[in-house]
Amino acid sequence: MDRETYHHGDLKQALIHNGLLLLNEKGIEKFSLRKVASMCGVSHNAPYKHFKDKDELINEIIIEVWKKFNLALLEVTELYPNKPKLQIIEMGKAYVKFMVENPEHFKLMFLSDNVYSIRIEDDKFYSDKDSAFGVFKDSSERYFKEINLNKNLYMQKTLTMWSLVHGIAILIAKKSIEYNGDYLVLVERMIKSSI
Amino acid sequence: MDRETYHHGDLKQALIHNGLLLLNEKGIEKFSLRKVASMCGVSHNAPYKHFKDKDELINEIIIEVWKKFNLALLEVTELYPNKPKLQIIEMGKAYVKFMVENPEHFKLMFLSDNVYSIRIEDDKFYSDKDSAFGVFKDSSERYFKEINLNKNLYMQKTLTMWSLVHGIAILIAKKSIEYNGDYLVLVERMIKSSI
DNA sequence: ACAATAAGTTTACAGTGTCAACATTTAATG
DNA sequence: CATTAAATGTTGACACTGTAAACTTATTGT
Repeated sequence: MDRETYHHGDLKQALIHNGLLLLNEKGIEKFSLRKVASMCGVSHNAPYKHFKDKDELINEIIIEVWKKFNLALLEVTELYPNKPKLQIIEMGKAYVKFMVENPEHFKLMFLSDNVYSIRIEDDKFYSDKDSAFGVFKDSSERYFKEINLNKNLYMQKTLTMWSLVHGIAILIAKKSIEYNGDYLVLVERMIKSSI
Repeated sequence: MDRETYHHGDLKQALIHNGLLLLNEKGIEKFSLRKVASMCGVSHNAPYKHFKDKDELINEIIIEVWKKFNLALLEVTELYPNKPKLQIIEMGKAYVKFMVENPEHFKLMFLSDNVYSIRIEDDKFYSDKDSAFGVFKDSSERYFKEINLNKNLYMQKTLTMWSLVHGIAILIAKKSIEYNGDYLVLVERMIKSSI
């Protein structure tokens, strides 16, 4: 060991941080606990003092990714306060942008079991206030009230819009669509025509 | 070796077949070339006579999964000949059903790089005739002609519907939606309201 | 018939996740 | 403070992994 202190100081966070870097560089297939440990300048078994096993570290990294994602969507809404329709459109674009620009993040998010989930009960959604859907739902709720949409339809419409954005993001991020142009224009058109 | 013949006979297909079984049972994380080889009753290096490396085998398995998926969608359309609207709705439901019932298939399909892709050029889609989208597009094209939709909008609408189905499938298959009821009803309502 | 090739096997090696035993530092307690 | 417990490191071992090389056996083409 070439550290000057025996204890690392903040190994847990360092493992998550470097783990995310490695994951982005090599992909999940080539991701290795021992490599992350060595990136942190620590022996190959040190991680076990902070995580039960490899999966537990990966899960914490994934949670970190979700936080980044939620933040990216939240930031956009703050650019257009009191304009829920614009917020919806821009969140959709931000969503797709995030997935396209971070393809490894994207794979992780879809591989993992859900960290946030949407609960549907009677005529209400339940979801974490700080989840991406939570943010989206708020804008959607305001917009559909604004245009006096039937309350029955509002929930269905919100879910549909949210699904649509997911679908577009996947198709584009996975390059299942070859489109010789600005994909964000495509996204905007699709959202506008469905809203 | 406990085989009676030195040569296996059809090892390549056996590897793909057993590989798919193993993948479904253990998931991609625990998938191992050596396990597949032993399932086929063959030494751990035999697969290298048929596949360059592990990735190449996995890729061929994924292609197999896509074929199954395409078939599942095609079957449904054949149940409702000359009823394009019904075909669209039922394909959407079949899509989601396939993903929910085969969660490991689902993960594989979204992890892999695209095997089929949709090319958008001018005002036309190009895609493999036997791809899921190819099948979907045919029904969509017929339906939107039937209702005399503006040709400009038809492509956009088709892509939107296809995205929507993807999004719903992901949300439900990943259990990002907790819904205490028949999810296929949910799918049907969402498609109908957007078509 | 026999050489070339295809399709298996065995051996070897570096990398992996994880366990157990040990070492060092920090925190808690008398 | 001194001593002990707990937290956080390290080392060594093990079984398992992917893959390369050298070898063996069967099949095929001339």
